[in-house]
Amino acid sequence: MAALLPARMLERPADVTRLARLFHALSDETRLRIVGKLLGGEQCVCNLTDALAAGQSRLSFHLKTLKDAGLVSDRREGRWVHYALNPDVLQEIKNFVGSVREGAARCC
Amino acid sequence: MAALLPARMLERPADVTRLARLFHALSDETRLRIVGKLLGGEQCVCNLTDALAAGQSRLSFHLKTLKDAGLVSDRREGRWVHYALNPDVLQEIKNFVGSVREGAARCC
DNA sequence: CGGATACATCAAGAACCATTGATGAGAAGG
DNA sequence: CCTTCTCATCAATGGTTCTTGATGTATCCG
Repeated sequence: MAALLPARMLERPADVTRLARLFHALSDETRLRIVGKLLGGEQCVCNLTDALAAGQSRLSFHLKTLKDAGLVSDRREGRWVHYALNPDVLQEIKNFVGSVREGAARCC
Repeated sequence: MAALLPARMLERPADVTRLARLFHALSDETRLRIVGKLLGGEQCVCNLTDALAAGQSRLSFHLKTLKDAGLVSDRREGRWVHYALNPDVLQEIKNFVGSVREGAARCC
């Protein structure tokens, strides 16, 4: 018996809200580029400002958006704060999109 | 577009733009609920207005957003226009998220 | 024809989001 | 202490997006 398919989430208001927030976090070019940089391992904000040529408060804003969505976590070390990707939430998104795709392939 | 490693897309401006647009299309609750309804097979707008209790012009707006992003396709049949999910683009998103997740699991 | 139906498009306003520069908070080091 | 460094937060602004009601367009049917 099929477990609860992630696509079922689309019938539950709280899950729809959460999904919308996750996708929103990924819907901005600056944030996607941050994600790209974090694939090289955890980074402090200063690394990212250099690599992305973006102002510090701007990066802080986007990192907060990613963190609030659960896509990244932060870790303080002395003066520096390191950000890293959260694989669990990425897996969750992948599962969701995958199950929607399967549903779509079945019905369309 | 199909890169060897989808995560590589985050290094190419055109791909970042495209991904941002795809995720944006999925970042709205109304649109996610539309996607949920389309899992039941292709639907005309009138079905969706009933099912989602949303105004017609509002649905039209969101369907256009989904269509512009390539997530759905439309098919005219007499007076009706039927919308359906596009599995290919969903697969593409799944691949991308999956490869980011793998990268994250490897590095974090 | 002419009316009705299904949908798209438009225009105006509300709500939301991103950017910028300034200020604040906490840690490290002299 | 005092300063500097890293980062977060705030306030103001401009830009984008969503919603709503009105109008436009194509199709069907009598």
